[in-house]
Amino acid sequence: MTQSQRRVSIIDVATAAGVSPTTVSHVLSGNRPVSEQTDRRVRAAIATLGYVPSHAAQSLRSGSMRTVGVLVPDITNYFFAQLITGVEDAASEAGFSTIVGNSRFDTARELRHLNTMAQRGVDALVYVAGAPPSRRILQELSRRIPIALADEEIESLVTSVVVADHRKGGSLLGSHLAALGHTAALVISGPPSLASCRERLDGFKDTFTGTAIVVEADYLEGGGSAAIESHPPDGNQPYTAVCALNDLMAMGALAGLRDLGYSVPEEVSVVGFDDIAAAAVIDPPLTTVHQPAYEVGKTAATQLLNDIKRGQRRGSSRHVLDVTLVVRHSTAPPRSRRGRSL
Amino acid sequence: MTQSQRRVSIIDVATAAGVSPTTVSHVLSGNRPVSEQTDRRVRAAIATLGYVPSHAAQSLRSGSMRTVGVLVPDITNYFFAQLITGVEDAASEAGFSTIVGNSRFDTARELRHLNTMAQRGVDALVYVAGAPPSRRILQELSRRIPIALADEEIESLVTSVVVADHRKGGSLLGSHLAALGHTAALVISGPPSLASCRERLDGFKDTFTGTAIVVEADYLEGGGSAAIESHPPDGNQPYTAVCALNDLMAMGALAGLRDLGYSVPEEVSVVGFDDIAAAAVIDPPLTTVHQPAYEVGKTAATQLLNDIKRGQRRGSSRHVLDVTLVVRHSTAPPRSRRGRSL
DNA sequence: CTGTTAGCGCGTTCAA
DNA sequence: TTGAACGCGCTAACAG
Repeated sequence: MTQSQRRVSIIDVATAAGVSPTTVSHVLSGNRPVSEQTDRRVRAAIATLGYVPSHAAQSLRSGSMRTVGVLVPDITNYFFAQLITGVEDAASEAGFSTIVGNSRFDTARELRHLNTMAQRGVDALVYVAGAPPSRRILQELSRRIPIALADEEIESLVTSVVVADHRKGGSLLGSHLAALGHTAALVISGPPSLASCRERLDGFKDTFTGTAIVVEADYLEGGGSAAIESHPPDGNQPYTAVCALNDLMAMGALAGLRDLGYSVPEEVSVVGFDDIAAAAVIDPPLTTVHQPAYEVGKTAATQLLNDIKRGQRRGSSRHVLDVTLVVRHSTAPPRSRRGRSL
Repeated sequence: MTQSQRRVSIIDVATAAGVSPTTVSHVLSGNRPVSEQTDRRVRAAIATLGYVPSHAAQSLRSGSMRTVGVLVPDITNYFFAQLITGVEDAASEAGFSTIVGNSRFDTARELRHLNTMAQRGVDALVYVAGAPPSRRILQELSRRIPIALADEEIESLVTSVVVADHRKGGSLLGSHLAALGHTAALVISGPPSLASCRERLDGFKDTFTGTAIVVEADYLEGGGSAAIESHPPDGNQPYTAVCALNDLMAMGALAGLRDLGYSVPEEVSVVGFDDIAAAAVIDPPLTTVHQPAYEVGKTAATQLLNDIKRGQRRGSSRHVLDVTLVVRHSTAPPRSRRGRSL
């Protein structure tokens, strides 16, 4: 039982089967015909020796890792986790592995991940911007391998792009609130440096017919409650609805409203964006826009894999995926109107 | 600007700097002294050429990928996502990359991941069992590289183990319910094939002084509601509290109870286990046991990295991490008792 | 249908 | 303080 420590190589198999390494290679790859006889003997040898091809040697030889990298700001976030799942499914269907980097919204960490991915020679990269993106290295990398910007666009970068239709999402929210009869809404915006945020806001303005009081926040839960504190529903600029440009801030707003003693949706309606897992289970369940996270990931990876197959070093396709409004219980007609209609 | 397509290798750098490849290698690794002069010239060449060492070649040469694998049943689950984050932090501190596999509770997928990880020669593996584990390949792998079973133990496998103190968690739940005055509880158990489940149940029985009606489910949300349907609070075996052995099932139970018209916690108390993200935001916020997911991951990876450093091919350490009870609003004294005390 | 040879890019002897 | 040479394991020419 004292096994030799040395890894069993293709040569060991060849020797055991009485053939050349080339033949072993070919029964494995199917790249050229092999006689039934030989095939059997080789497979037997592989099985008994427990041979596993060395991926390192294969990549060195072929110049490809058969791996796609995916870099997200927060793996712990349901949205990104689903996106990753999409990437992984597409990749593994094509026989590729997925290596994931979690930047945790930290620029240094992101840079490190980008560097190790480059060094390890990933064949493609799905990049989801969180904090201000590491433009330079992305730029550099994008000349060597195809990159897809997922969920969040970055100008001045030649890559493929796969995003949800943020603008339509915003407009869905605006028309929903307008249809309910709201005539003034507090819009809690995210960082305007993010394209998604600007798009959502534009979309909202496209369809919301009342006055929109826009306050800028940070896409984080705390920003939502802070916005409510600084702009309470009955302040200088009264409103009956809150449109948070993502669910996290919507949850913050919900908490802020509760602290101030307002009831949702009776006194104030609240909508969010993203449809994170919590949205369905909080109290009250949040009306929001659902983004197809899994599809974003899958589409991005599929596109990348196609680019690779075609030998393209850089792609520049553009996919905009559809979004849908999910009406739950955080929205209702404003009080005045409700009174009338009853 | 028409760059040569060929990847720049250590030889290119050496030529440019007028030294030998060996020297370049050593300024990079620091494995032997290099004159200030040479060092400068080499670094300059590296910078101008944009040289990036080939990881494939390095691994082939050194026999190490400097990579740890982590295999989880569901990356989308907050608990596992946090665990992964822990692994990644520990790994990347030590200069290792992390490659994550998502089995999605599918045995075939799990097997495929295990195989590619083996093939890619990961230096260590953090394994979190979901479905019935692929014992054979794990067994095999554990003879080549150190493995840590995280969160969930598997008998008859020589590996390291890092788990939360499931038993203590169960006992915390039992004593909490008992202290509140409950004398009969419905225990919604998970698959008894999982050690965590058995431990939690034992712990509960250790401290819960009343009668425990145990019904077996599947650790999934649907199982929780099904259990309530088949065993309503006012059926043959009445109870005033339900102890779900994980949060998902607790959420199912909550829904089931609501459907039947019971109010929580006034009429029935509910507790869960895991403290997933949703637990804090559902209505009512769930009393549950918090597991240190991040620490489980970090501890596992750290242990593995130590094993590697010591040249151990297999470890067998054992870490049991502490858990805490998080009391929220899904538990209260039972009605009768409440009546008395008011 | 099968074998021989060469080289992917690197680190590491051994020798100077 | 530095180089030359070998081989990690594999596959794609190029024979036969």
